[in-house]
Amino acid sequence: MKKVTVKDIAEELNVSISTVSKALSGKSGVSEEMRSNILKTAKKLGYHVNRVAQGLSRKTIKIGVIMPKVWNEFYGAFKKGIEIYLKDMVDFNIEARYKYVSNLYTCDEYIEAINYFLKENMNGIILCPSYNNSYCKYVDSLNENNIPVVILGSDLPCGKRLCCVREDSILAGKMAAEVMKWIIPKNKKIAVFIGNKDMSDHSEKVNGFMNEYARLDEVIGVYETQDDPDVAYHITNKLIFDRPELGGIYVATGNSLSVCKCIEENNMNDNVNIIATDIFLELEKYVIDNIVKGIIFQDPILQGELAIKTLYKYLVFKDYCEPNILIRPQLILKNNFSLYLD
Amino acid sequence: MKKVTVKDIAEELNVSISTVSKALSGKSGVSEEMRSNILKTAKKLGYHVNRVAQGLSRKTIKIGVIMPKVWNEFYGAFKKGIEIYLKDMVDFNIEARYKYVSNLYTCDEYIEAINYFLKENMNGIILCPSYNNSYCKYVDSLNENNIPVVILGSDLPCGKRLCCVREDSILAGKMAAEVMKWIIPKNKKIAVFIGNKDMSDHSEKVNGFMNEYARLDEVIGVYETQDDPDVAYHITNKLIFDRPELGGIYVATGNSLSVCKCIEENNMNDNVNIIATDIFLELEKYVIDNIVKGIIFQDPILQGELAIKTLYKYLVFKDYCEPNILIRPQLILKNNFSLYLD
DNA sequence: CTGAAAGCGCTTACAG
DNA sequence: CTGAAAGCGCTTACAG
Repeated sequence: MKKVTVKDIAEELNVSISTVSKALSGKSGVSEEMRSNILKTAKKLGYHVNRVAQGLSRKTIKIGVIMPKVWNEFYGAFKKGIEIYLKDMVDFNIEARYKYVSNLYTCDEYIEAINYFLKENMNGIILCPSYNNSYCKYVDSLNENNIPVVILGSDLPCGKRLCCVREDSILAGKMAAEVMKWIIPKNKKIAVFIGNKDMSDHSEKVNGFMNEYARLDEVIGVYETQDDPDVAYHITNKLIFDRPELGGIYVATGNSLSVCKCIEENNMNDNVNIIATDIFLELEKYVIDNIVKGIIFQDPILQGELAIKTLYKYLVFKDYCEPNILIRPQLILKNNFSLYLD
Repeated sequence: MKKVTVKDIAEELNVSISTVSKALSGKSGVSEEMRSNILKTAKKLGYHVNRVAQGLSRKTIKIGVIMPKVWNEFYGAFKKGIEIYLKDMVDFNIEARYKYVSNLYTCDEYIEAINYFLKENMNGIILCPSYNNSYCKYVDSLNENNIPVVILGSDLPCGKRLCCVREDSILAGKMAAEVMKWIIPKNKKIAVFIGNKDMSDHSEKVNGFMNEYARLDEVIGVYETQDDPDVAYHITNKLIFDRPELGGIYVATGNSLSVCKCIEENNMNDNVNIIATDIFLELEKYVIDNIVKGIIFQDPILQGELAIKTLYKYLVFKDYCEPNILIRPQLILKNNFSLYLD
C-alpha cells in the first residue's frame, strides 16, 4: 500500500522526475515514445497524482464562466455554487472569471465571451445556455483547443463538451404529478404552464408530468408563458373565469409568483392549488396561504458546485465523467420551506 | 490580496518560521509570551493556514470512530459517508479507525473503545450513541485531553463535545404529517409507531407530527415497537382488526417493513397507507404496491460526511462549528425512490 | 528532447 | 525555549 510517486516512476525508467511530470501532465517537450513509456509504467505501478502536492506547486487553474446576466435568482445560484466550491478549494490555486450575456436571443455575446476566454488561455469553461444555441460550433472550437467545456443548467443540443450538469426534468414533472394527484379532488381539472415548448427541459417536464398524471382527461392544457409574468397572470386569469372546474396548476418554470397573485386576487385560494418550480423568498406568502402546496426544487447551487468540481477533477486527473450529470429534484413542503432559502 | 504565510509572520516578529509554526498549531515548546505574540500578529496580518501545504507536510491525522455493530443499513450508511469523505481527501493524510459496539444496552464497550483511542493518541473521535448513555463522563475525559468528539446520528444528553450531527427530527415529523393530511380521507384515523419514547429523536418526531397534524382527534395513538419487527407486525395486525377506521400509519423509525407486510397479508393495501422513515431496497415492493406513499429520508451518508468534515476542519483550523448540525429531511415519493438507493 | 535545481507553504525531528 | 535544515510530492522556468 505504499504510495507511488513520480520518483518511483522515474527510478523505474531511469529518467528524471521532470520528464515524468511533463509526460503525465500532458505538457509538450517529451518525445511520444518517452511519454507512452511513462504512462505505461505509471499505470503499471498504480500511480495517482497527489493533488495536494500538485496544488501547491502548479500554476493557477483558470476557469472561465459564461452566463446570462438576467434572472439573478436563477443564474446567481449557479454562481453561488461555483463560489462555494472555490472557497472550499482555496489553497488549491483555482480561480474563476465571469463573462455575462445580456441578450438571450442572439449569440453574439456568447461568441465574444468564448473568443475572449480562448485568448486568455483559460484551462476550462463553464457555459450556461439560454434561448439561442447557434454558437455551437464555437464550443467545438474550444474543444479542439483542448479546453474542456461543462454545460450548466440546461442542455445544448449540439457542440462537443465534457459533460452537462442539469436538473432531471422528466423526473421533476413526474414528482409534480404524483403530488398533484393527492391534492386535487377527482372532479377537478388541472393545467400546466411552461416557458417555451422549444426548450428541452420545459418539454421534458411536461412529458414527465403527463406520463405520471394518469387522469389525462383531467388536464385542460399546456400553456406557454414565455417566462413573462404578465402573460402568466393573463392566462391564469382567463382560465379562472373560463374554466370553473380548474383545481390546480403545475407551474413548470420559475414563473409562479404572478400565477399565485392572480389566484389570490380572485379569492380562489381554496379552489386552485399550485405545484411550483424553484424557490424564492416571495413565494413564502403563498405557501403560508396554502395556494402553493409543493415546490419542485432542483438545487441550482449544487449544480454550480458540481459543474466546477467535475471540471477541476477532469483537469487534474483527466478523469472522464458521465456525459450527463442529472440533479435529483426535491419536493419542498410548507414545513421545510424556510430551510431552502438559506 | 497577497497571501499571508508563516514567513510573513516570522519576518514581522524577527523569529524563525519553525517557532511560528509551532505556536500556530498549538504544539508545545514555545513560551506563552511568544505564542500569544505570534497569534496576535497572525490575526493582525489575516493569516490562514494553507491546508494544502500543511496536508503535505504534517503527520497523519487519526480519527477514531465508535459505532454499533448492528443495523448495518443504518450505521453502515454513516460509515459509508465517512469513507466517501476520506476518499475525497486522499493526499491529505487523514485516516479513520473503527471500534464496534455489540451490546447496545450496556456501556462497557463504549468505555473500552474510548480508552483504547485515548491510548492510541487519536486526534479526534466520532461517536454514534445507542440506548445506553451512562458513559458520558468518559466523553468528558476525551475533551479534557483535548481530543474533540463529534456525536453522530442522535444526541447524547450529556458529555462535552465539539458538536452533534443528526437529523432534524421535529421537522421530519411535521413533514410526515403534512403529507399524511393529503393522503388520508377525512373520515379515517391514523396511528404513529416509534421505537422507544425515551430516545429523544423518536419523541421529537412524535411531537413534530402531532404539532402539524391538526386533526388530532383522528390520531388513534402512539405505539412503541422497540424497533422489533415482530412487535411492529403484531401491533399493526391488532390495529387492523380492532380499528376498521384506521387509514394510515406514520412509522417514525426504520422499522416499516413488517408493518407493510402485515398490511399486504391482510389485503388492506387500499385502506391503510404508510409514511415511512429511512430507505432500503426491500421497501421498493411496497412503494410500487402503493402501500408506502412517502418516505422521510435523512441522508445518513451525508451525516457521516459532515461529521468527519467538521472534525477535520476543527483540527486544522481550530474553527468552532455549530453545536448542533441538523440535516434537513427529504420526502421520497414513488417516482424518485430509485434515485435514493444508489 | 531531457534533466538539475528551485520553489510552493507548511511541519518536524534535531541541535543548540 | 528557539532556530536551521530537511522533507512532503509535485511543477516549472532554465540550461544543456
